[in-house]
Amino acid sequence: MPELPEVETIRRDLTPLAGRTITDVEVLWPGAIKAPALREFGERVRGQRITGVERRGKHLILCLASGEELIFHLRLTGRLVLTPAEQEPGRHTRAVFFLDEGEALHFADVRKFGTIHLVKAGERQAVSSLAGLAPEPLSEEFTLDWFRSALARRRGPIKGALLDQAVVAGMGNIYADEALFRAGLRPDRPVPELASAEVERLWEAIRAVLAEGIRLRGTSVRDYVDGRGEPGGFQKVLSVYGRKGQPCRRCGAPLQRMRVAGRGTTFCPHCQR
DNA sequence: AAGAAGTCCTGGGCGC
DNA sequence: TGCGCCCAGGACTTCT
Repeated sequence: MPELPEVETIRRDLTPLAGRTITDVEVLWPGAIKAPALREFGERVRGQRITGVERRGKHLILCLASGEELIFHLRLTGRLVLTPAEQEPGRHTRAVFFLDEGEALHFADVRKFGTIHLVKAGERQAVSSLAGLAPEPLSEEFTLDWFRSALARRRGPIKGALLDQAVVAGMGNIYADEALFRAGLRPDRPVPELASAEVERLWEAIRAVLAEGIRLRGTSVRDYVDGRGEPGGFQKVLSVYGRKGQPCRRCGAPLQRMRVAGRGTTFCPHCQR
């Protein structure tokens, strides 16, 4: 599923869109367009020049010449792939953005959870999943002190805190499990009982797994592909996610699976304490 | 007010 | 081969 490293990979693949014009939009499943109303959406997008491609948390943002922004959230199974304009939409394609120079951007999404918003200049916060987002975890603003203060009001399991976008922007189930393994922490440890050194290890682990995920162009467990339609490489080096019953790469013990904060969670009972 | 539970949605994997 | 059942999960809403 597209988390920060996957969306960042797509962003990098789509940077050539800067300077290009959206000549037409075809919406195949109107439910994907959350705002504004469908007709107005088409009218406001058509003819716009793209000035930049940004990412914030798990959101992919196309900045338009008017100052408006086209904001995509891929949720679980969304894809954004650049194709030749003549490419027929697939079974799960929900919207096609036709571009100049004979190309098109296909938004596909099997489970229909993905969203598209068009917002006016400076109104990013109108998208609820963008309001209250933590600082970017790979930026200098995401300091250890900031992370400590974000955890200070928490009482539940650490895994739940990691999945909260107000604590770690862009974190999802895969990288949360990987970060906890790297930090040697059981996912169900209550936040208040974490020692200072453990929080620091976790802070470091979060940044390390996200950076490694980007370096390997994301994790393709099931649906994810990059902006060119190609799978990523991080699934080859996963320590725990999706490896229930398989031997821990560090100690050889069989990995266990449990439910934490409502999410399937895989961990090593020996290496994670 | 943080956290748990229910909701959305569909394909894939399972048992029989 | 095919049917029904259950699961996966991000983020919003509802309830406690």
